[in-house]
Amino acid sequence: MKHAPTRLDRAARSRQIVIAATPLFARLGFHGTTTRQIAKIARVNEALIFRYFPKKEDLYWSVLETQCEAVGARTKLQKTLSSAGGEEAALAALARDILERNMRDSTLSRLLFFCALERHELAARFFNTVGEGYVDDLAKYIERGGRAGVFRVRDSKTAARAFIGMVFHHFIVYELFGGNRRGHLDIPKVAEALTSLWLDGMRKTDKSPVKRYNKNKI
Amino acid sequence: MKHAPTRLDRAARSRQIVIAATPLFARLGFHGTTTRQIAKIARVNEALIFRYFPKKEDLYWSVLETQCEAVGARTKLQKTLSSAGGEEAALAALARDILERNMRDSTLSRLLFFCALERHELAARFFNTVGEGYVDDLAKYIERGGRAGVFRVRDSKTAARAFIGMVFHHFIVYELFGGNRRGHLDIPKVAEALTSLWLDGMRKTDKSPVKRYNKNKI
DNA sequence: GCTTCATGTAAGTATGCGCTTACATACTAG
DNA sequence: CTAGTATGTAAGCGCATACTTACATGAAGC
Repeated sequence: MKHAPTRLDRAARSRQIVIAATPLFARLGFHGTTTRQIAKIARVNEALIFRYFPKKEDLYWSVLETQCEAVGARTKLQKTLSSAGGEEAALAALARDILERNMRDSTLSRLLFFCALERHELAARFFNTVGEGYVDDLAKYIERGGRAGVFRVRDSKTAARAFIGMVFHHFIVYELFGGNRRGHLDIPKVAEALTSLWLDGMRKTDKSPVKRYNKNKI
Repeated sequence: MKHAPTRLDRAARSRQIVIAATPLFARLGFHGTTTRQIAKIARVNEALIFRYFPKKEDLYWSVLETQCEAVGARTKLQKTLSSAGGEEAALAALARDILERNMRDSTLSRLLFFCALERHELAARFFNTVGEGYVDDLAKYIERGGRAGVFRVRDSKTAARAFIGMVFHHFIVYELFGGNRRGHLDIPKVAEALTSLWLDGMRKTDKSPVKRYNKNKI
């Protein structure tokens, strides 16, 4: 029985370092994280990091890459949306999924924001993988709904981004800015409320609203 | 005529330094910005910064404070909302205002995000001043609309945050993540589309939608 | 066993950071 | 004019950072 951990091969060590670095970069950003911290958390000599990742930036990129891949392997959104139960259920499920996933572990979204704020080039690629995938899938869903006569005519991409934005903004308010602080975010309730609001704005009706315009102040 | 700039008093110098530091902190974050950079931009000896702001953090706080105050003096949202022209016009104006203001100068929103990501305590206060002010005002507007029979019954705060989120998310996509890159964001068009979607989701109708549920996949 | 070579590490180096000191310069009160 | 005080600055200190070097160590091939 060996007490000292046996030597790891390149892949394993590399992974170990990336795994240790990920939450640090997510919490503190690129500039806020030091290679010493990473080494300490990874229980690895600092010099070793530089053998695997010649520059701190290379490690950062690797962390982002890894997150991209992990997300790429997510349950396809299409499946959730096309499941039986109608639009209400499908979209509420999507909203809950976004809220729950991010509230449970904000690593990905924090990395995304940090990387968007700190360095533009990589952020776009990262974002297209992580964020806009949702929007594209949802936009297609909206288009199908439009052809089926369920949704009214709107720019599908804008409508999709509106839904994602509505939901994601709620997460941001609670996670990034501490929310009300009193009162916890009731995910199912909020998901249902947002879905209802959005769907009522999307669905065709056979009559116009009670009051189309209100010329007087409210 | 003096060629060397005459000595400034405390207030003026202090302001000068804050003004120079603001875009740097906004672009690079707290950790990404150095006091040397600030001194260079402000055309001021680095040591002077520390006479006015003993710690780098004090300067950072001052930058955030200043931004808070500047925003506090903004045209009151209530006025925009209560102006004649009905809900369509009022909300579209609000949406345009948010988009235009931020697209023109993203300093405030970048500071806000950086500060939220890097340090929690201050972010909450900053956010409550800058972001949630909108939400509260809008929520009140929604409540009035509800009492007037124009809006259906929803949680006003959630609905308000949904609207702001919808709009703000569009800004984030374009500013932070570079958007499509092809094609510029058409602010009036997007503002109108989002307003329409949201209003149709909020207004009372006298009839139910054409298809309430769609049990089949779309 | 012996060589080879990648894995791992102790102990750095150079650099740039936040911050300080010691001093010069201008304005103000008397 | 002079003293006192606040503004402004050159130079640099100590330290933490990203990154290196020189060397030890374990595993695989022969």
